[in-house]
Amino acid sequence: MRKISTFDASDAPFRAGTATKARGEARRREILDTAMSLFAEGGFNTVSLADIANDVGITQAGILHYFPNKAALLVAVLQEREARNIATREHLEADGVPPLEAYVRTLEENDATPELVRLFVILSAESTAPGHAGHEWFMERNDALMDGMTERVRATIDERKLPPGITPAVITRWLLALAHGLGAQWVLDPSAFDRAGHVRQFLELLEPYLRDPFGRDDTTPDRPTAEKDYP
Amino acid sequence: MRKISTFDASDAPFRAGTATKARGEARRREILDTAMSLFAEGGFNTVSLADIANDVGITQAGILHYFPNKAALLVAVLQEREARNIATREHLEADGVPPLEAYVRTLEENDATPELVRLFVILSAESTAPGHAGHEWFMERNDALMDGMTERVRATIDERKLPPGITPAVITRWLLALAHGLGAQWVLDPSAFDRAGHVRQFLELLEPYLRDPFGRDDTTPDRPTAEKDYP
DNA sequence: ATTATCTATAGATCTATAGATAATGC
DNA sequence: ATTATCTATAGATCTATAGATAATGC
Repeated sequence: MRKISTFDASDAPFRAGTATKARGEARRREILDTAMSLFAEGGFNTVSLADIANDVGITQAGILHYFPNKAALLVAVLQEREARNIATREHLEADGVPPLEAYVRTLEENDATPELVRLFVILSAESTAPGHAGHEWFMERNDALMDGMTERVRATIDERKLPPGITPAVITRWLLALAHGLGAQWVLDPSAFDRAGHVRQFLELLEPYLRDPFGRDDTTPDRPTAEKDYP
Repeated sequence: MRKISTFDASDAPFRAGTATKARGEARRREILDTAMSLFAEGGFNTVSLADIANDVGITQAGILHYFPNKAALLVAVLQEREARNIATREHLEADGVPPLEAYVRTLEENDATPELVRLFVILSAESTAPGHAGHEWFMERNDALMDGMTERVRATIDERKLPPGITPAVITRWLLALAHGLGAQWVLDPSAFDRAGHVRQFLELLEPYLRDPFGRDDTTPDRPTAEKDYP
């Protein structure tokens, strides 16, 4: 078994039918979507490959044709959804939306799909256990999130205005913790309150410390002048 | 081995040896402690009764002599730890410590036992799933926490000073979400930052809205004048 | 020829029940 | 007599592997 050459259909004379390939891709995506739904409901441990296969309409062994094992399927699901989030945020920022506003809008988008919020709330907690299939992935994600967001906060906040002891890193932790913790409450009852709204209100509390009035004047998307430029 | 006979040694002519009873109580506690440790590590689903029994030094069936089933054991563990937290907080408040300060101190106490934080972080997320053994329990706890804390926040904050849209209920959500979300990050690496400290710093941000300077003057524990008095 | 699926199955677990035995203290 | 445990087991699952068969497109 050779030649995978996953991503370039133009690369070599392929041996298999291209329609077959497309069908395979579609099925793979179908499995990802179904797995995401089920993991979001019950977490990783309580959902079996058979459950997923059943919803897709194939056999449990059929799933293992696309993913080497259950853990790999989980990571693929997480990866895929996270990639969408990152894309959304980068797209917004490319359009000139200030970083923190872009963050809140990403949250808003997620809130439109409670399933998604639930997926991350449940799995990130479950995978706290060192042996869990998603442990490494979430550790890395957390570090990356902290780094990326700290940079954004630093570009937005005027450090000199902050009370002593409060740093951009502290504010970033607050923000991430808030989004996560509100999500944890929210998934229990999405009608109870507005998650993204609560985060937005929290940002209001930070207004005295901003470099320039944030969220007031959307028509003035002048980027904050940070030392480091970011993509 | 002596007489513990928990609370009603005088109540009725008992049929069993009282020392036997005490031994049973001790074993029961031992099971609770062990279960709490293991659930804190791996959550509910990955830990088997056999795992717990093994650590205690008895058989899996032996556990089911004390608890009717695995779900009941979980709830007993949660109940027990929560009761301690509530007791701590009430004790502090009875000593005149202001409500929000008492809350932070309870967090500090929990942080001394990362296992405990982990227990609640993992299980509360895992039990988000409607069928989970701890689902009901966490739903009720969340409501009770929200109610109790909102009352405390209301007694501490001067609502008239708050920016429009921000209510005591919103602040309470922030607080609970913050504690939870920070906990979720913290259990991944307890050395990364100070959880209770971050919550305390957040409370500093609320100072402009307090009825009286909070946390400045510890020697002035005059209770805020709320309409409702609380125990 | 290559990919997509299926059937069958090994090998592990897990929970909860039933019924037996041991230990303890009236 | 009562409580604490144990052994044995039924009945469910679950993951991953092996090998067979069907479908598709060169």
